[in-house]
Amino acid sequence: MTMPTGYDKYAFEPFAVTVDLAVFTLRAGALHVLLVERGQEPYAGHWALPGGFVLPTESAETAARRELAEETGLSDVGGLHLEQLRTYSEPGRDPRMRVVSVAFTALVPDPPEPHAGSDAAQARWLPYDTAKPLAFDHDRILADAHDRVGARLEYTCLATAFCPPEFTLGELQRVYETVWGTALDRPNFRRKVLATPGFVEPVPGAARLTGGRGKPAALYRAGAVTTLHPPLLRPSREGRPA
Amino acid sequence: MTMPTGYDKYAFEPFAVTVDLAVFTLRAGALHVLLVERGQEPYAGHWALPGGFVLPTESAETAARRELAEETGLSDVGGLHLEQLRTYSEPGRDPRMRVVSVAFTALVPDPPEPHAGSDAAQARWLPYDTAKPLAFDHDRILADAHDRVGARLEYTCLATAFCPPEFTLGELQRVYETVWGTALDRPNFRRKVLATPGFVEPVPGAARLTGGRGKPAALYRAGAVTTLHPPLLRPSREGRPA
DNA sequence: TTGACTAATAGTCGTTACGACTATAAAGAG
DNA sequence: CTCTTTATAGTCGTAACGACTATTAGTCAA
Repeated sequence: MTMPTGYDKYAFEPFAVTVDLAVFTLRAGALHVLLVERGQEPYAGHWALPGGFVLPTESAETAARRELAEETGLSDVGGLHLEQLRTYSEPGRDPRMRVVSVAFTALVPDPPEPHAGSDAAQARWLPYDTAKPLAFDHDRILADAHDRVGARLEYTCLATAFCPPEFTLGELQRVYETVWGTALDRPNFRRKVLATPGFVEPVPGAARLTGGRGKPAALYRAGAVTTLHPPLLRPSREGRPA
Repeated sequence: MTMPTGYDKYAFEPFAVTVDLAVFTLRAGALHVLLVERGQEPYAGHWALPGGFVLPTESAETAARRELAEETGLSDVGGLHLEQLRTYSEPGRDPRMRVVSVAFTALVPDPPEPHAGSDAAQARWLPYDTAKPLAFDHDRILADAHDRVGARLEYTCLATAFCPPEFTLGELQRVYETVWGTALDRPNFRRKVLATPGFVEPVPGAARLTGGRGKPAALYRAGAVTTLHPPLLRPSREGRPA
């Protein structure tokens, strides 16, 4: 078999198509992820990634944006970055029926507290490190999303999506350090970022105290470029995930 | 709406889930892609990417391997690289019904001639440059696949998937030049590749004439590593696709 | 057999990038 | 006032990289 010649409706097994969202943010210097507590079986009481069904008139991207708005109240926040991660289609990933799920990664700066949606007991930002174990195959989706974000930081200006519209280089550096879990040399980081054309541009005459302590830092905005040249590689790893 | 509470079968609109394959190879120094000519409406007589429905018991990956075997006769070829690209879910991408398609990219070295499958008029390797226009949204899928392969060459040892088990550095370089569409300096390419630990390993005592002309080249095998450190960046581009 | 021609391999040179540092400046806390 | 904290400036040696030139080892055509 390859393809029913006429596409007869229901001549083949129908699939449910859902979206799952791995939404990251930085809170108090730690990477957090948006999770919902399931209200019903299976996995009642377990934490899971937010998500839901793709409606007949929606693309997966549209469904992801709608679900994100419903779960967190962020509809069109300024620095909203949404990216398709991959699709998970193993039979048996949902014990009830055949569900194919398109996973997305989203990054938000300084988000509001989420309010629990329809069938979730509650929704909350939880530290990434303490997130496991999750329902279904969401542990794997979350790990894949983290890998992807870490890799994207190297080659794109994605880090600015974690920051407010105007930010200091120290804040930007903390994004890298938090996601990668490594410390970076501050002067070298500064040199690299400023030497990459289009990564950040200075806000003329503005300065902000980063919580009040230390010398006030200059403010920057995200630049015009999305791809970093040369890339900002993380220090000394031997093997990264492909 | 977010989610029907009970997952009642057919309580929501069912989707057809398919896979589409962008299979690349190198023939006569040019990038070729595997295409099928559609035998029926819509787009009868147009070229399209090979693909088909995901069966109820399959994952998308399994379906992709099955379709690839059916269309080309390559079942478990040694250097078969299969990677999920992304999922295309826009409503209306198939005029008949709602179809969500998981796209894959595959690379094969020196493939056999394909034989036309079930509902395809014929299957053939066609040069990438002359491939457009294709049926459905396959132009976009193919362009995305090409972008992805080009980017993967920079950071992974993917180029060896285009080569036979034993290859010369000249052949490896031609992979980069063909996919990227740029000429590379031969001594510098050689230095970079040999300086990257685990990329290639020499085959002791073996040498091959690359078509008979010139000095015989040493043979290499693919190394143990999948991720290149440091990356082999393509020369002087200002903006790449994100 | 001899002299193009071709492709592989070796090596050089100057510039830039990068990691590890040290030093200075500007704020708040006690 | 001084200690602490954070931002910013700059230095230095090494490694990487782009642009070359040179040599070697084959085929091919006269």
